Parts: sequence; C-alpha cells; structure tokens
Amino acid sequence: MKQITKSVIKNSLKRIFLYRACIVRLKLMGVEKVFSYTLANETGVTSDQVRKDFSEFSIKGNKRGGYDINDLLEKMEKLFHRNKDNNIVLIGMGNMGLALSKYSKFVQRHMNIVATFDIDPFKQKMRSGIPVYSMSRLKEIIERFKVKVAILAVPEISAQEVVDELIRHGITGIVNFAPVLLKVPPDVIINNVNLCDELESVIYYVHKQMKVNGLKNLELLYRDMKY
Amino acid sequence: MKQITKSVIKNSLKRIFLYRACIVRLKLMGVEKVFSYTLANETGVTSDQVRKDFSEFSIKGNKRGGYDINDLLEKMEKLFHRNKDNNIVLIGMGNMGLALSKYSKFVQRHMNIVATFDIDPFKQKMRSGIPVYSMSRLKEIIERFKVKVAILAVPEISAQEVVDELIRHGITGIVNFAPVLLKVPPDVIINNVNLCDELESVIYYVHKQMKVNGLKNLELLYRDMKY
DNA sequence: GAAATGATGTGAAACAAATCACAAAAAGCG
DNA sequence: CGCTTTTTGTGATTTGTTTCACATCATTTC
Ligand SMILES: NC(=O)c1ccc[n+]([C@@H]2O[C@H](COP(=O)([O-])OP(=O)(O)OC[C@H]3O[C@@H](n4cnc5c(N)ncnc54)[C@H](O)[C@@H]3O)[C@@H](O)[C@H]2O)c1
Ligand SMILES: NC(=O)c1ccc[n+]([C@@H]2O[C@H](COP(=O)([O-])OP(=O)(O)OC[C@H]3O[C@@H](n4cnc5c(N)ncnc54)[C@H](O)[C@@H]3O)[C@@H](O)[C@H]2O)c1
Repeated sequence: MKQITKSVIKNSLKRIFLYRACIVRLKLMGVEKVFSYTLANETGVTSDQVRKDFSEFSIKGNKRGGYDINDLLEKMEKLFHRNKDNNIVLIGMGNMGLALSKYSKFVQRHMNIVATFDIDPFKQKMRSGIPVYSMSRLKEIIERFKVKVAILAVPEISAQEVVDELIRHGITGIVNFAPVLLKVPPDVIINNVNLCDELESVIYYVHKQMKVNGLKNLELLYRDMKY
Repeated sequence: MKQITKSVIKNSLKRIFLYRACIVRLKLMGVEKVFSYTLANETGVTSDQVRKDFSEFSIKGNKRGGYDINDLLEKMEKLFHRNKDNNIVLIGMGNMGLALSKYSKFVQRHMNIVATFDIDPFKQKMRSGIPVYSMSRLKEIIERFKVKVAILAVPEISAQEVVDELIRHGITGIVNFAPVLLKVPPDVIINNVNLCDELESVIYYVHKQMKVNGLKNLELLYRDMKY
C-alpha cells in the first residue's frame, strides 16, 4: 500500500519553467512575440529542445511568426492552473517554515499559504500575516480551503507521522524539506528538497573540477553532467 | 566568455546521496554489512541500479558478502571530500539566509558556513553564532578560509552582480536561491534551487492526477515521471 | 502571384540511462 | 573438496531523451 515515492519532476517540465520565467521578463520589457531560438539563447538550451518541449505540452506557435507572448503565457497559466488560486498549507514554523511563510514570490504566482501549523504553542500566533494554528485544526482548515498541497518543514523525526496525517485529511501533493524518504500511497506526489545534498553536489563537482585542472577542454567535464 | 550555466546534478549522484543517508541510518542501528537489494528496498530503486551506480563511482563490494558498511561510508566520505572540512560563505542574511545559517545539518556534514555577508548594516552583527560581515570583507574572508563554495540568498536583482564579485574572488561553486539564470564562466558550477518551481511542479502533477482520476492503473501516470 | 525566406513541428537518428541476464567470486555445507 | 547458494559486477538489451533533418506553413519580396 504505502511505498517510497520519489521526487518526480521531469526535466522537460523544469525547462518549461525556465522558458516561462524568461517569457515573463520579455513581456515586462514590452516584447510581443518570441522565437524558439530567443528562448534557447536566454535559457542555455537548443531551439530544437524548446520546440520539442512545447510540443510535449501541446503548446503551438505560428510558423514563421514564432510565439505570441500573451498567448504563450495564457497557455502556460492554464497548463499550471495559475488562473485559479492554489491554496497551500505549511507545517512546521521553525527556521525554514518562517522563511518560506515570508516569501512573496509564492503569492505572486498564485500559490497562497492560507495557514501554517506547529505543535509548539509558543509559535501559535500571527506572524508575518499568516496565522499559525495548532495541529488539531489541520482537518478543518484543509477542508475549508480545499487544500491539496502542503509544504513540510518539520524535523526529520516527525516528518512521517505528519505526512500520514496530511494524507488522511486529503493532501495529495507535498514539498518536503526534511531529509527523509517518506512512505506514501502511490497517488500522492512528493517532491523532496534536500539542501544538504544540493550543497554537497556542488562541492563534489568543484573538487572534481580542481582535479582535472590543466585540462584544456572543459567540455569534457560538462559532457557527463545533467541539467 | 560568460555563459548560462545550468544546474548540473546527475541522477546517479542524487541516488548516491540517498544510499548514503540510508547507510548512515543502518550504521546507527548497528548493521555492519549491507546488500544492494537492502539499499534498493529502502530507497525505492532497483538493486541493479544500486550496483550500477556504485560501479560508476568505483565503489566495490564483496561477492556474496555485500558491502561492508564502514568501508562503504569511508569510500563515500572520500568521494565527497567529507574527511576534510569544507568552508562555505553565505551571501544575503534575509529570511532565507538566516534560516540556512541556523541549519545544523550542514555542520554535521562537514560543511561549515564560516561567514555570512550582507549589504544591510543593520544585519552586520553576530546572529546565530556565525558572523555577518559587510561585503567589503568578502575577498579577505574567502582567501583566509580558502573558500570555494558560496550560498547565494540575495534578491533576484542583485544576484548577478554578487556572483560576478564572488567569482572574481575565487569562488567556483554556487548554490543559488534567487530565481534567475546566472551568467558565469564555464568552469563555475551553479546549482539553482527554485522553490517556486518545486511547488508549482507538485501542483501541476496534483492537478494532472485529479484529471485522470477514475483511471484504474496509476502506473500509467507514473510512467512518464522522472526521479 | 510565384519565388524566396524564416520560422515551426515532428518523425528519424543518435545518444544516454536503466534494466536485464548471466558469468564470476565468495561462502556454506555435506 | 566439490556442489550449491548467494550476491556482486558488467556486457547486452531495452527504454527514454535529445539532436538532427526536413516537410510545412506564413510572410515578405520582386
Ligand atoms: N533551516 C534550514 O535552513 C533547513 C534547510 C534544509 C532543510 N531543513 C529541514 O527542514 C525541516 C525544518 O527545519 P528547521 O530548521 O526549520 O527546524 P526547526 O526545528 O527550526 O523547526 C521545526 C518546527 O517544526 C515544529 N514541529 C516539530 N514537530 C512537529 C509536529 N509533529 N507537527 C507540527 N510541527 C512540528 C517545531 O515546533 C518547529 O517549530 C527539518 O527537517 C530540516 O532538516 C531546514
Ligand atoms: N524566503 C524564502 O523562503 C525564499 C524561498 C525561495 C527563494 N528565495 C530567494 O532567496 C533570495 C533571498 O530571499 P529572502 O526571502 O531571504 O529575501 P530578503 O529580502 O529577506 O533577504 C535578502 C538579503 O540580501 C541582502 N542583500 C541585498 N542586496 C545585496 C547585495 N548586493 N549584497 C549582499 N547582500 C545583499 C539584503 O540586505 C537582505 O538581507 C531571493 O532571491 C529569493 O527570491 C527566498
């Protein structure tokens, strides 16, 4: 029944996000249409890749005319369900939870943290505008705001029990900051963010690179890297 | 000269981190040797994959005897240069920077944030044990502690200028929290952590899953996901 | 309005990653 | 000691992803 669910973000989806960030910037600059090679240059991929990715997500442009920037954005918003607001809950108002609760980009992108939760009574008061509740009110809030997605920022040791509770109340998608592999049913999406691993990976590559220093062609190093 | 450098973490390396976390846990439980299928079960990959990954990083076990847990850890520490301490600097002591500076797992894993930096004079005092300096002392500190890796937690708008300065002073690896693609020379490793994208990806999959609900076989959904 | 041009969109080809299958080595056992 | 069992390590195969190549369409030009 319960199984380890791996982080599940396709590379093509990640690139779509890159393109969108770029498109948003171009729009602000007043640009009205954009070509696959423009996005390619800006994001460091090839123009073929851009078109293949768009093709995968059924995004179509105009032959010769490129992509109309407003149309493109509209299609993407639809793809990512950003026309409607997405209500999120955040569990664990420690260091990380507090930082995340203050992050304004989430709201800008229509992802609203409607409530945060903590077992520590000391933390159960308004902070940074978003209410902090005790865990006993989880069910009520999730139902009231029709929340499907949660951010988990509790200690490693509590992560599994909290996830179990979230799932019982109807959460089906989780961004997990605790460095543990959570066991969840197969219909629950988990995205693990492990900052230690991110840092260590960089250290690994930095050391690796220092070893091959003196090598003329750095291509060699990049060939076996993934983006 | 300067080019967009993409996040560059191989899937096999990510899995190695999973295995290690698992091995550390097993060691604490007193286990002394471990088999590829044990790690596989714990991490949700196949045992073939575990062995292939080990093979890629030249980690060898004993036929029939599996892997000696201490030997395995030692080899991994060496691989990730965790026998020696790694000195890190953190730029930007805002919400995110503050949370990161308080994160004890970094130290546990021999990654020491030796100093943090901010342009805001208000933030330039001791907090959470790690000193906060003005940007003018960047060069001095980087050189004194032989720092090669930086965590970047400054606003989007300042990210590029700060990166340029970091690189000028000898930084070659960066974990970047600002949602921008930084332009850096090809020998600098960038690892972008974009939390909005992480959240949005989950929302995307949650919605997608709700659409196919009623579908018997969830395998269909998982087939085109990547871990 | 036909020809040239410049872009998309997508099968085909090349490349990369994961899985399979099995030989080889080590350990246990009669 | 030789037979059986168990597990690693790695070529061979399959599956997945990216790049290539070009047909197709829209626009401009003459
Ligand atoms: N601080 C960071 O920079 C950072 C970085 C990466 C990962 N993380 C991870 O994020 C998680 C939180 O880290 P942190 O530094 O904010 O820790 P923290 O100890 O500051 O905060 C944890 C919070 O969770 C609350 N909590 C504990 N058990 C709970 C439960 N059962 N239900 C609800 N709330 C509960 C605590 O009261 C506390 O407020 C940890 O798993 C940590 O490993 C933190
Ligand atoms: N807070 C979050 O949860 C969160 C989540 C994801 C990403 N981020 C990203 O991380 C970065 C920091 O976010 P934050 O919420 O901590 O912002 P913040 O505004 O709280 O902190 C930014 C800090 O950087 C300092 N700073 C500004 N310009 C600087 C410069 N040129 N040199 C040195 N320091 C400088 C500021 O004084 C401030 O202390 C942003 O790019 C943000 O998009 C934040």
